[in-house]
Amino acid sequence: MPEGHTIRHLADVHAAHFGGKVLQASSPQGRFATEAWTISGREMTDVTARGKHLFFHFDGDVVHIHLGLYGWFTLVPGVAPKPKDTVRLRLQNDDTTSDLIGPTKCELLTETGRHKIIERLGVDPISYDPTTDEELRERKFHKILSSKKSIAELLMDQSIIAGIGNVYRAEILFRAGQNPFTPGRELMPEILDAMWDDARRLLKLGAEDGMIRAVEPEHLLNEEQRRYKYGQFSYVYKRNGQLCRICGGVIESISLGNRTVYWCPGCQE
DNA sequence: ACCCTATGACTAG
DNA sequence: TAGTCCTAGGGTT
Repeated sequence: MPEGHTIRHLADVHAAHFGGKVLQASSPQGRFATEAWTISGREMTDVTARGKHLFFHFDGDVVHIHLGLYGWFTLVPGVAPKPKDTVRLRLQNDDTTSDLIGPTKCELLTETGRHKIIERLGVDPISYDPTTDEELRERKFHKILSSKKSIAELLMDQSIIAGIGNVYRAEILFRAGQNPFTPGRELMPEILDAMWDDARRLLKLGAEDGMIRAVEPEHLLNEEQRRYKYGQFSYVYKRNGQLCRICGGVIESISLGNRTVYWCPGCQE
């Protein structure tokens, strides 16, 4: 579920339902019980996001959430349903209940704690603002362009670019026609610029509804076009063994680090 | 009942 | 590099 687009989408949704309002917090599963008690009955003063990190603000206190590989939120309108016993955090007010399940991180921090987290993150393609983040972007790009690690590894490094995960990595590299195993220092700077612009576009688009849309409509099969608005399609992600939408060659995959890289040898030489 | 997988990331050695 | 943590769904014994 969760790459940067998901987190931004969840931030927006929570801001819409809970922002500026008093809410009740609880932890049916128990592991966030004392912290939930601390924020319960208070106003959610702000919601912020950076990369894959989500922050709920309650004046000086901050709930920091990272969904990890399979954490997610379920929002339900109306009367609060009985929580599953795995619900780490439940937020509710009169008209909405939000249940958090399976996060890798759910903790109570101060503003200082939040800043420490943000400091170790790279540039965020969604919140990037050239007038304030240009120097950071420049520094991180220099790091990429002088590294001997592969561009596939570098794109997933959250201290360089914050928010890209395994799906966007695969799709952005494909869309740039870039081989994943090229060392950063051998990368064409204009290709990196193109991938960055593409990442900004795609993640913002995905953040609108929390869905990854990396395939151009004209590259979908007829059968897929009919359900485009429901489905998640990819050029290469999890399509190993299938035929490339563009060149018809066979999509490959390989384990790199602890994740799987997918690519088309024909289009990404 | 067990085994595997998954859009993540940390720690120990 | 391996092990660990968080959870559910699907497939196989």
